[in-house]
Amino acid sequence: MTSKLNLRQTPVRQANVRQCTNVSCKDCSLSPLCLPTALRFEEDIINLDHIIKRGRPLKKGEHLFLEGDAFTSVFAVRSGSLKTYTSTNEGEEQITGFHLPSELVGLSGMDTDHYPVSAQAMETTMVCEIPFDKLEELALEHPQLRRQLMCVMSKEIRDDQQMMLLLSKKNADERIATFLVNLASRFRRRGFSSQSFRLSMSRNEMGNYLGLAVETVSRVFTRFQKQDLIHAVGKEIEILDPQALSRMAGGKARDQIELTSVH
Amino acid sequence: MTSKLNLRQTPVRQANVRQCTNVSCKDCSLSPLCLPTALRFEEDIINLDHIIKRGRPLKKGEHLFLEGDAFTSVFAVRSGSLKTYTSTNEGEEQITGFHLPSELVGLSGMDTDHYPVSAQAMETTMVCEIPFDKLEELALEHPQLRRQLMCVMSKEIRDDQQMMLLLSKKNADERIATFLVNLASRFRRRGFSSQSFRLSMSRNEMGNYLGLAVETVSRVFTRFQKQDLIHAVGKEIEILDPQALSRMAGGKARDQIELTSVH
DNA sequence: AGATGGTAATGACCGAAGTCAATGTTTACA
DNA sequence: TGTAAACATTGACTTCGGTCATTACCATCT
Repeated sequence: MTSKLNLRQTPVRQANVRQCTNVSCKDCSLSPLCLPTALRFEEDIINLDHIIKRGRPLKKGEHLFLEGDAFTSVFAVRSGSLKTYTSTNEGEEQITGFHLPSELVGLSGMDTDHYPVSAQAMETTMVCEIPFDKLEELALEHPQLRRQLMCVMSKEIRDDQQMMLLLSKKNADERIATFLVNLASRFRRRGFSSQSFRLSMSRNEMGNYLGLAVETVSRVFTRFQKQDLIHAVGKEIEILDPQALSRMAGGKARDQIELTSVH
Repeated sequence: MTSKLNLRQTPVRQANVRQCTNVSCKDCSLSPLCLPTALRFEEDIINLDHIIKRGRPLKKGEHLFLEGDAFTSVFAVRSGSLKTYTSTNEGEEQITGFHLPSELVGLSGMDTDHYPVSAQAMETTMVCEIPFDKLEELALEHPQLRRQLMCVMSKEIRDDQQMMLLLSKKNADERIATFLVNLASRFRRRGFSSQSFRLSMSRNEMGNYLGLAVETVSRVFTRFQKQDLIHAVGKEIEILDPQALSRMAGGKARDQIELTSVH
């Protein structure tokens, strides 16, 4: 069917490595987007701090966990980016998500005791590891934190359902437009430019995620450039006409407003 | 892109209707599959009972809630079946799931205060309504119940991701095979035959859900019959060769075993 | 700096599934 | 119980995007 990704590096797991880089949540620039949002008092954030393990950075291609590994922790991306993927019987991989700083990874393993996907670094990446049993303990005393965990999951469900819509109703142009608009708005939330950014994934990974062949991704990119919608040099992307791109993306009006209202 | 469903009946909401049919959770045949699983003591189940509202049955085509409605409750299907769907800008609908007895609907609205999908009865359907604030109160004292809610959500995420895999990697035959195998195994869990059952959705709805045109669904059905994989008369389906169908479905080995081990 | 292997772009061709249209079959409800 | 509307099937034709093949690019790594 679609092409196989064979860039898979030797799967060395890198969880449970406590070391260096002991920035605390309190000082982390991501804390307003991340778990600490749920904790009102400095004291509670310090408690969270104590259970978080900050490992050494993952290098590009290293795995954080593999599909089937025992579920022990959830992870928050601190810097860099991850992808998660499952594989079919025949060994083809299907990327289920790309994860930027402040996003939580691994929660979907909760009810099976095993991660249902593999998580791999797409570039040098730092993560905070949060042992799940400790997180549950902390959540015992913090309804807010409990609620936030549920919220993260319910948001993931909604996003996945939008993805299902994309995969079953949108054509190649609409898929790529949607993808770029979505990335742009995630970058903006994190304080980066939404006009101009660097894609951390290859065309191949993008195609895999969007249900398209690499060649199609390439063709759409060149077409978008001819139409002056974007300007792309390798992985550097500049969005020239966000409104047009948003319109093309179709989907929910909500997302469009989100992108075009601020810049 | 794909065909539009215009069978949408006048959207009359039917939540909050307390009436008749006051079977208690304790006596409900679904309780081992449903929320009460999390509650060990009869007393606690009685508490759950008290917060549940059992409305009058929904008729085919009636809505339980609409996309954008205020999120107030989650619902458990008691009998019949529901579909949930979102719609694109252009008013096309995308079915995001079919829901059988004992399954929970509405949880993905948790973090936005609005349901992100509409839920509609596909046949005469009874549901238990569980006001979310009450459920949260009850969950305060029952870590088990909290855990189960999280589990339901994490299972939904995993299922949605399998659906993404289907939509982006599988061809028409594989999609339909996967769908039938999955339905069969859900029926078996509920004590019904997994060899022979009635589809509650139309070919159109099936196609919509699977990202296929109605015509394709029809053609695959006739092809499967010629190959003696299934026997279909209208909505009545008989699975003649579960192993072959499972093999064709590809996907996770896990699901295949589930279908073929018992019968 | 030069070689090498993964990554990207582009063209030619093909095929699975979509669209359109015509016809047959259920279902619902008056 | 009859009839209209919704649903399902089938065939003919088209199309979008996949596959294959070639060339160009660029990022490491010795």
